[in-house]
Amino acid sequence: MEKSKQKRLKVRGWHVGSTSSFLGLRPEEATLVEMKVNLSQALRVRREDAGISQSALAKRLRSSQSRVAKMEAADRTVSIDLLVRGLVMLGATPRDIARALGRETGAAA
Amino acid sequence: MEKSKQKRLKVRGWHVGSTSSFLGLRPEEATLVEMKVNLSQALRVRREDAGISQSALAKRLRSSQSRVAKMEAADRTVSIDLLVRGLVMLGATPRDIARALGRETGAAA
DNA sequence: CTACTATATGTCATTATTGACATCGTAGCA
DNA sequence: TGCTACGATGTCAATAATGACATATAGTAG
Repeated sequence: MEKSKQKRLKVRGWHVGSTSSFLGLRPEEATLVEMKVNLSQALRVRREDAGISQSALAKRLRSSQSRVAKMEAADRTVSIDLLVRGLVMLGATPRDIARALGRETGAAA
Repeated sequence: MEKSKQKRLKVRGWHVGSTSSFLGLRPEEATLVEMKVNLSQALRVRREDAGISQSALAKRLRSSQSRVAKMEAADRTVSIDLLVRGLVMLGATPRDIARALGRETGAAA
């Protein structure tokens, strides 16, 4: 457990407990989920740093508040594309996104 | 054989000449295209380094040769998700993908 | 309490992505 | 020459992602 930057994730629809180690979750899939979670966290941090609501970001993205909420929850129905688009709309550069992507996810080293 | 690293890109469907600077291509969209192109290049390099054909990769991805060709051509109908999945299937780690994503495209400064 | 704001979650019609297929060009080889 | 493998590109039915909507919960004022 940790709390430095919090890791309380639910990852809706994918049912990940401690990242991977779940029946039917191939290592490749675990990697993909991990990246999505990293991006979704980066999105939330950026949005909050920007001081805007989910609704406000949704407007910029021509999307809806509910979808932004799902994005930040790393819902299985949101694509990496959408997360990246959201980050870019919040001013993230490819470099910023790369940094978020590669972030280590606490789990086993 | 091949000629190692090249940049002869067409970017089907998006009609990018020198990355951005094209009417109707917003800076955010240019950023997205740039990232897709970077990923598609990384995919081709990885596949060739692995010494397998597009068909062989397609099989691993449960996709088709034609789609892999489009992936490597950064076709507008291929998602970042698909490119990332392809890279992961070729053994790329989130870190590898992050490196490819942030790569500078050299173009105009 | 009510009212308002922000966020979460389920559903669904519309839209975008995908795999599969056909076809074409090229290169190597016998 | 034909034959084979590899790759590129167009099309399209099937599938997946998306935006919009309804609704729910929690916090904060008044």
